[in-house]
Amino acid sequence: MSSTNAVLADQHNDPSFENIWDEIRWRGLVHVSTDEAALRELLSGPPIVYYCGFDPTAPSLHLGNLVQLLLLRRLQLAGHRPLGLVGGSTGLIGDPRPTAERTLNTPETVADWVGRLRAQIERFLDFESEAAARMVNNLDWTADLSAIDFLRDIGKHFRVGTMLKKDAVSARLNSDAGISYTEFSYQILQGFDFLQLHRQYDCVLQTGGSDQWGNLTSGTDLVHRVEGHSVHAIGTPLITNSDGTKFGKSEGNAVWLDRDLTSPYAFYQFWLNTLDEDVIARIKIFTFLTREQVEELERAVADEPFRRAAQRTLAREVTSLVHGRDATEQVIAASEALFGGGELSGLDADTLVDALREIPHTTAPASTPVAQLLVDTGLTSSLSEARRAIAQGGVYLNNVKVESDAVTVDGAVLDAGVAVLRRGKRTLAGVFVE
RNA sequence: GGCGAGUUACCCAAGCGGCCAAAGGGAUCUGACUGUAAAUCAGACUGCUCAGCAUUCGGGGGUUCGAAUCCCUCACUCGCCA
Repeated sequence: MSSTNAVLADQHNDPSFENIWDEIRWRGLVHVSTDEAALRELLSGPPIVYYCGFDPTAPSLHLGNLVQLLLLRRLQLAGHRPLGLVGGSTGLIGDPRPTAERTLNTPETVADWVGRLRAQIERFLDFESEAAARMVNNLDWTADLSAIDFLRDIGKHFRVGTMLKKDAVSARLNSDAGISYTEFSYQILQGFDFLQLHRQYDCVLQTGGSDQWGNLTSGTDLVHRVEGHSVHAIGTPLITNSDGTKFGKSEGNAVWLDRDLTSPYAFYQFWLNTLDEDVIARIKIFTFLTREQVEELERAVADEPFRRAAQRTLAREVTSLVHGRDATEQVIAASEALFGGGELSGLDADTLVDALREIPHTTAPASTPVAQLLVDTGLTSSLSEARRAIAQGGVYLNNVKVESDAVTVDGAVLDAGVAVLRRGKRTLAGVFVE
C-alpha cells in the first residue's frame, strides 16, 4: 500500500502542455466531447468538480476502467476535484450491452462488488490534497425514490424518441435479442446521477468510455433541461489492437486490476507483449511519461524494435501503478529469470523458487505424469487438451520438449526441488516436487 | 390475446432422417519464422481409461432400426396483427 501511495505521489502532468485539455487530447483520451472550446476553457480555469461512474458488473475493475481512472487522475493533477461514483443502483439494473440482455445480479452480490470497486478506485486518486477526491454511490439518492416520484420528477424530462435513438438501445432493438424495459431505463438513472451530483457538488463534467456516450449526454441534457446549466462530457476512445483482436484480453480472459484475478506476473506479461504498432499509444494513455520521454521511446521502437524498450517501460510503469513498485520488481526479476535464455540449472535456487511463486504453480510428487501437471497448473483445461498439446510438440519441461504424455517430472527435478513447465513459447508454470 | 419466424460448439453461421462430434468464417492454442513480436504458412480446437468409447445441436417427452434434422409440449427471442 505504501508503495502505491509513493507511485501516486510521483505522478505529474507534462508541464510542456499549455493546459490539461491539450495534454489529454495529445494522449488520445478524447474521442468525443461536448463543445471543445468551452471544455478547454473550463479545464484551464478554476477547479471544477467532475465525475466518472463505475458499475459493479464484476468483483474487480479491469483495464477499460483503468483508462477512466487515469483520466480522473490527470484532471485531478491539474487541480480539479474528482468524484468517484460507484453504481450501487445502476449496477442493479445493468446498462444495455450491444449483444444481449444482462443477467441481473443479486443485491447482495452488487453490494459486495460495490465495496470492492470502491476500494480499488480509492487507490488511484488523492483524497488529501486541495483537490481531494470524494467517493459517492448512486444508491444513496435512488434507494428511497418511489416509482411514482421517479416517473413524475425524472421520467417526465425524458423523451422516448430521444431514448430510442441512443446507439446502445437501437442496436438492441435491431437485434433479435431485443431489450427489456429495465435496461431501456438505464440511461434515465445515469442521467439522474449527473443532475444529482450537479445539485449537490456543482459537478459540471462527466467522463466515460465512448460506448457510454448516450448515457453521458443523457446527463448533460437533463441538467440543461432542468437547471438551465450547460455541463460537459468527455468520451474516451475504445482502445483497439492493431491486429484486430480485442484489447485487454489475455488468453481470452479480461485483465483485471485485482491481483487475485490477474496475477502481477500475468499483468506485467500482458503489457510486455504489446505490439510495436500499439505500444506508443498505450504509453500515452496508461503512463505519466512526458511527451519528451514518449518521443524518445518512439524513436527506440523505430530504430531498435527488437529491444522492446517501449514495451518494457510500459509494462513496468503500468504494473507499478496497479500493483506497486515492490511487486513489480519481483515480477520483472521472475520474468528475467524464466526468459533469460540461460540454463535453468544455472539459476540461483532462491531466485528460481521466487520466480516460480509468481507464476501458476502446483505441488506434486515426482511420479506425476506431465499431462496431469498441465491440468493442475492450469496450462491446459483438460487431460485431452494436455495430450493434444504434447502431441503437437508444444510442451516443455525445463526447456526440453516433452515427447510423451507418460513422461513424469522424475528425471527433471532441478536442485531447487522444482521443475519449470512450459506450454508454447511463453506460457510457464512451476512444479514444486514433493 | 392471435398469427408467423427463430433458439446449433467461445462468437457469427451452415445443416433439414443415416455419409454429423456436426461445413465455413472469426477468436483461441500449437509448430515453423522471430524480438517472450507482427505478418505469413501449417496443424489443433467436447470429454475420457484416446486407432476405441461416452455425451452434445434451447428444456422435457415421443415417432423411427436410426434424429441437430419429423411430431408434441414448455421456455425465451424477433416480427406482424389486435
